[in-house]
Amino acid sequence: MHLAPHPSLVEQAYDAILGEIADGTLAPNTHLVQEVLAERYGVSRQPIQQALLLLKNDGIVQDGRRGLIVAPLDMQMMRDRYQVRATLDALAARLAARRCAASPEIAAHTRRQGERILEVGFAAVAAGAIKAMIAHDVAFHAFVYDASGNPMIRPTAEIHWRFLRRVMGEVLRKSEPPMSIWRQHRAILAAIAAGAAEDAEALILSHIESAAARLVADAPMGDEADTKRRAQSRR
Amino acid sequence: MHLAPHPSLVEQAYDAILGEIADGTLAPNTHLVQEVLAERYGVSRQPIQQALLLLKNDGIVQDGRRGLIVAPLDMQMMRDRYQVRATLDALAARLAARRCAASPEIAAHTRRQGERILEVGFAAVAAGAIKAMIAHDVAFHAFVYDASGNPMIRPTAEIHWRFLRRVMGEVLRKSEPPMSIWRQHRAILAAIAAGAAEDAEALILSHIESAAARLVADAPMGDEADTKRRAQSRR
DNA sequence: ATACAGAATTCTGAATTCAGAATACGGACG
DNA sequence: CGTCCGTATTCTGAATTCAGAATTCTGTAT
Repeated sequence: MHLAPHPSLVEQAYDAILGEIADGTLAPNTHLVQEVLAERYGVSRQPIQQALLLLKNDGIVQDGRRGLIVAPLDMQMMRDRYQVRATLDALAARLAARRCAASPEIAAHTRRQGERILEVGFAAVAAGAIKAMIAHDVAFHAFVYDASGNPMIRPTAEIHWRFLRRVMGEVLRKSEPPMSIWRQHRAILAAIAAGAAEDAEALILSHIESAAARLVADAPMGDEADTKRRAQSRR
Repeated sequence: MHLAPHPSLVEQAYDAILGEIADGTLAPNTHLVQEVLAERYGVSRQPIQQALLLLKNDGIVQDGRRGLIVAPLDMQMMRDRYQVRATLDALAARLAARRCAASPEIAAHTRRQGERILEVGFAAVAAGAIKAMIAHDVAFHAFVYDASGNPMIRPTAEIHWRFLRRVMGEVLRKSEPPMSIWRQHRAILAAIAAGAAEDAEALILSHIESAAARLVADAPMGDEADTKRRAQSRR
């Protein structure tokens, strides 16, 4: 894929709205009005409508009573997405390890790439920089997807990442110390580079499941709609 | 989710274009012109443009030299998608089996639902009805996704199904006899309903991998662009 | 206080128009 | 024959307008 010379207004609008949803500026259940967003971002309704079409397709916004709303934070849905993501990450880790087992060149290259990410990741931990930690966490997992040799894994997982971004700050605050997370990353990389497919898979599953488990235990973001829906789904 | 009273022109255009791509009417690499499609379907450019935005987002169409083209049939990409799908189907089968193991009511209900699909599937095989076989094959896998209890698996897999639809007719023609495929479905259902998670997972992986293997062996749809890309990716 | 019907309003889907980027083509020149 | 440049054309992105569905609000009756 070649880089687009510059992103369209639709792409910019998509990223802007997604960013505001991810950082909480646009809260769950907020009513989204095309005209209001168009004025806020200084464009016409049309690219906003198209961006919202993509966001709706991704499930990040949904139909409200009148127009669209920001999808509520549904803890069960987040857990479900973590589960799907875990399976995709496990596939990626396993394949990446197999490729390393099959080729010392690939193993060396993969190790180097991975170590670069670990380096900046540990640096972010040392600096206590939450945003950088999140960015490097995302980069580490993206690296694993790419190392798998199957380019379909990453876009499939990214749909879920867009959702999980909304709670990643929370996961980081409530999860084990960031240092521990990055030690887990290091162990995963070591297993991948060593060609230990089953180890890599087990480590990455454990890594993600512990992050998801924190969401289960604390469930801090449930709102009224979510609570109602959970009650409904128990019937 | 409540049913939409009627699909929008965007949704209809999306399905119509996807259908023509799936059945080969719109061949790989075909140049897609918004105005031409608008006239063909009797609408204005705007819903066509939005439908194409979604199709592009799904990877079914891509940027051409001037506007969009139908994405070429890339065998390696198809195999990659089968691989992702296999992992999602395996997760679904495993979870479905676990739910059956945990609850005799769920097991009974799941068995009944699955047997209904098998019944019509075998009937389609007996009648030699290719289209019906495809529809019921899709229905069987959708049933497994739904039986998993994780509603995120199905939409994640469906993105790949949209691609795989383009070669499913080919896979059916070149794969083992349809009767064998539906016997595999029956074995998968039996393992799920019996709560045998590892068996269910192994069976469904084997089922899908044998379908994907047929694509590998025969590779009948490679075109020049695909051949070039494969050569490039070997460097 | 509640229910209902009609009017008003909101907001979006879709059509149409405008502007411009990118490609294709043709002619001139070496 | 190949290259380069200018023009024409294609086609799309985005803005604007129109039409209408759905929701909200208000007045009236009970």
